[in-house]
Amino acid sequence: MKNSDVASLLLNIANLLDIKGEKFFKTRAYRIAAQTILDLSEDIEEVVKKKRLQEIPGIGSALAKKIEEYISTGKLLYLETLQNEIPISVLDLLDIPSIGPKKVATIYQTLNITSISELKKACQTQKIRHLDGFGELSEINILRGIALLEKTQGRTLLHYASLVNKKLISYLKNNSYVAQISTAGSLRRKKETIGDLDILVASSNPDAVMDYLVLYPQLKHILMKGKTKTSILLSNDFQVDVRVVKEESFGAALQYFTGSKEHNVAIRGLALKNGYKLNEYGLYNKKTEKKIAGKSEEEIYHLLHLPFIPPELRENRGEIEQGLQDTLPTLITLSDIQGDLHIHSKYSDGHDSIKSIVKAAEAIGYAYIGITDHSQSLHVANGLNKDQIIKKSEEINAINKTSKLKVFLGTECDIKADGNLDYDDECLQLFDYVGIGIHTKFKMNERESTERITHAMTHPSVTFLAHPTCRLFGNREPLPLNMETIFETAVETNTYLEINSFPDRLDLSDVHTKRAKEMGVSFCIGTDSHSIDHLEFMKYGVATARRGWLEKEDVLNTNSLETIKSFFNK
DNA sequence: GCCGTTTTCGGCCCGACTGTTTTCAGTCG
Repeated sequence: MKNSDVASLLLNIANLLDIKGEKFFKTRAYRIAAQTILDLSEDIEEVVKKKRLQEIPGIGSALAKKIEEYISTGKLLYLETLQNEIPISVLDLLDIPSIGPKKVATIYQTLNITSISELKKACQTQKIRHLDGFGELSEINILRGIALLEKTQGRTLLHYASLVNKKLISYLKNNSYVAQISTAGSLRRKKETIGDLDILVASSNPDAVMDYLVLYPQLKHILMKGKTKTSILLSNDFQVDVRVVKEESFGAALQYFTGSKEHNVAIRGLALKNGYKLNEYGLYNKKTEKKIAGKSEEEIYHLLHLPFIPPELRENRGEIEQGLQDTLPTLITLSDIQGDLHIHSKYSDGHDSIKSIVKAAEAIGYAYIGITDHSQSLHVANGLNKDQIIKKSEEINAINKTSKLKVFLGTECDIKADGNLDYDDECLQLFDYVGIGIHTKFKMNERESTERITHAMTHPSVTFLAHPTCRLFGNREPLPLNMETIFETAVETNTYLEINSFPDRLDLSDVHTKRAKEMGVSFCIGTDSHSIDHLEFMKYGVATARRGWLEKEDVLNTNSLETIKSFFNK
C-alpha cells in the first residue's frame, strides 16, 4: 500500500461527502490529510506500524482509525457504505470544468447519470437545461469541458509549459499598461507538471490589459473575462489565467497566486494568529482593517516573522515551521553548477560530437563535463564495446590537451536483470567515473527491482545511479521500488543519486529527493543530454533539487574542477 | 474532521466571475 493509494482513498471520500452535501470543513479535512500523506517523505505503512499516524498534522483519531483499517485490511467499510449511496464512477464528473459537487449531486440524483459519456448524451439531447440551477449555457459549457478533457488529459511537462509561458509573457510585456508582470502558480513553483498558466500583471488600467490579452494570436476561446481576472484557452488547449492588480498589491497578489493552495491556507492561518488578515490585495490589521503591506512578497513574509520563502518550497511541507525557526536551507542555484556529468555523444545514441559538446558547454561556462555513453549490451542505443571505449578515450585525451574545459570519460553502464553491471571490472577501470542505470526489463516486482539496483550500487566502481526510478511522464510508471532501501544503500555504498533533468524524467522526484536528503544521501544533477540543445535542461534538474530542499553542498557537480579531479583520482 | 497558553466548543483563507436568478449559489484558484 503506497502513500498515493491512501491519499486517493481520502480524496474519494472527500469528493463523495461533498456530493452528499457534507460540511465544507469536514471534507476539507479529508483533502488536507490526503495532500499531506501524498507529500509525506516517509512510507505511510511504516508510520502506521510505528503508531505515529496522529503525529502527522491534520490526522486525528477518526482519520487515523480509517487509515489503519484500510492499510491492514485493504478496504474501508466507511467508503463502501458511501459507495452504496453514490457510485464511485460519479466522481469522474468532477473532472469537468464548471462542474462541482453540487451540480454533480443534482445531475446524479435527478437523472441517475453516473459517467461522463452519459452526461454528454444528456447535454446533446437537451436534458440538462431543465434541471434546477442549469440552463442552455450550462449544456454548452459542459460539452466544451468534456471535449477539452478528452483532448488534453490533464497536465503538461514543466518544459513545455515554460516555453508557452515565455511567449505569452513577452507578448504581454509589449503593452504599455503592463507595469509589472510575473509568472505565478505551479510554474513559478517549478512543479514537474503544470495544469494551467497563471500570470500576474500590475497595471493602473486593467481593462486595457485584458483587452490586449484577448487579442493574443494563439487564443482559441475566452473562458471568462473580468476587470481583474481573465481566463483564456490557447490553440494548444493550454488554459491561462491572467490577474491584474494595482502595483501597491503586486506582492500580496504574487504571494497568493503562486500558491500552493496548502501553503496559502497555512500562511493565512498564521496571519490570523498574528492579528492580521491576508488576501491578494495585502496584509491588513484585523482590528483596524488598515493595510500594512502588499507591495512585495518579502515585506509580507517579514511581518509574519518569516524569511522570504522561495516559491519552490511553498508546498506546506514544513517550510513555514522551519521558516519561523529560521532554519530553511539555502537552496542550490543554477549558477552553482560547475559541470554536467551525464551527456551522450555520437559514440552511442547522442546527436553531437564530443568537440561540439565541449564548445556548447564552454559557452554555458562549465569547468568540466563528463561524456557518459551507453554500455555494450544496449544495442538499440549503440552501446560501446571495449575497443570503442579506448578510441573514445584517446579522442578525449587529445581534446583535454588543448581545451580549458576538462572532459571526463564516463559511462552510463546498464544494470542487467540480475543486478550485475554490463562491463567487467577491467573495462570499468577505463572510466574516470561510472554512472549506472536500468534500460531494459522494467517489469520486475518491487523486491526484484530493489535488489537489482541495490546489488549494482554495491559495486566499488560505481559513482552514481542515473534516473533512479526510470519513470517517464505519460509513458512509463516508475519502477516499483522500496525507496527507503535504495536511499539506505546509497548512503552505505557512497553512491550518488542522480536528479535527471530531462523534462519527461525529473527523476528523482522532489518528494523523493527531500526524503533521501533527510536520510543522508548525496546527489548529482545531470541532463542526460542527447544533443547540445538538451544541455539547458539543467535548470529543470536544479528546480527539482530546490523543490527537494537541496543546498549546494548536497550536489557533486557544484564542486570545482580541482575537487572533482581529486574525487575521481585524476 | 482537526485543533487548542484566549478556546475541549467553535472556529476553520478569501475573493472574482458566471449563470441563473431576481439577490445569490456554485465553481475556481
